Amino acid sequence: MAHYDDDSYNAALDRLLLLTVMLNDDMQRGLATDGLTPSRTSLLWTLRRIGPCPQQAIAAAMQVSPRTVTGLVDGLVATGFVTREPDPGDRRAVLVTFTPKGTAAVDSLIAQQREFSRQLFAAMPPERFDGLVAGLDDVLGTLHALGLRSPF
Amino acid sequence: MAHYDDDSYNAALDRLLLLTVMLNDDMQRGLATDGLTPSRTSLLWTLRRIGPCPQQAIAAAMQVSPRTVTGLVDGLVATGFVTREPDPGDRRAVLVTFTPKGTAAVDSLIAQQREFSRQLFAAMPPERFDGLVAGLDDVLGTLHALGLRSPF
DNA sequence: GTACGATAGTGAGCATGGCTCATTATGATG
DNA sequence: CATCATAATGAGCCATGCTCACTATCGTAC
Repeated sequence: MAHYDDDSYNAALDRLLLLTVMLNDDMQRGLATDGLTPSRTSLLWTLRRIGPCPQQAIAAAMQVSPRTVTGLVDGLVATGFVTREPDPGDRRAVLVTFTPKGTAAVDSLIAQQREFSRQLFAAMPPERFDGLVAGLDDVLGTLHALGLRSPF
Repeated sequence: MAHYDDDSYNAALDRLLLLTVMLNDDMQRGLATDGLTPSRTSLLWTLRRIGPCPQQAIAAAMQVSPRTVTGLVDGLVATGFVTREPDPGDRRAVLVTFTPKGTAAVDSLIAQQREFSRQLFAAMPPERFDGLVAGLDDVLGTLHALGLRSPF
């Protein structure tokens, strides 16, 4: 059947990749207004998920080297989003901990994301929305089957 | 109606962002095996679109500074993907030009992308595929209406 | 035809974010 | 206690982004 050939698949992937680029660019612009970089934001996000913890744990969760986490935490400490607290159970380790500013920043990111999702989807016909979600789930499942693992 | 509220919008955006991250990571891994970085690949891709041209034109097309293009071209020249040819009409300028290796690399990227799109979509029920594409187009249109511009 | 402003590219220098390897301090265990 | 493992960081590399200053060249106006 003419409509489900390589060209249509390719066109669909092009759309997906274009969306990828545009969403990334937009997020990055938004973060910059909060004084955050993508990597530092990723660390804050991880920290929110796994709680105050030594840098090793953050490195494992983010799948980067411990040395990289040292640098990111340096930046976040300098800009006031987190602090390094002593780990009461291990004097080698530090516990990376949110400051009030850090907590507020993450809360704000969550709120912005909710608002953005509303802008993206609220005006979409329910049927189309369901079709989009079903398609995305299918693709995510296929990626999983291809061996790509979610970073979370 | 209970199913089309903020939570479902948010869940859909989460899926989209997850897909974004996974596709980016996968692409980057693939490029690394070709000896390319994302930025250098982006330059090759741009060069393919606009043809041999001075670095200024590449900078404008990629929306980065001319100085950044100097660095990217330095890398691509060192790894043999492009050459700097004299511009016959302007002795200040250079024409960034594909080597055979560069042309082959871009062709290979296109082939890989087609193959990947096949893997993603060939097994998907046509109805779901259509629903996905319709949803993606809707989102892209909404982004456009929100003022986000495609980088191309 | 020359003098001057605009343009193409790059050097210098900075920030960020990856990495490895070496080092220090501490923990844990035999 | 000695030894090995682990947490963090210093040193130093590469890539990518930026600005600012500089050179070479272009084009134009005079």
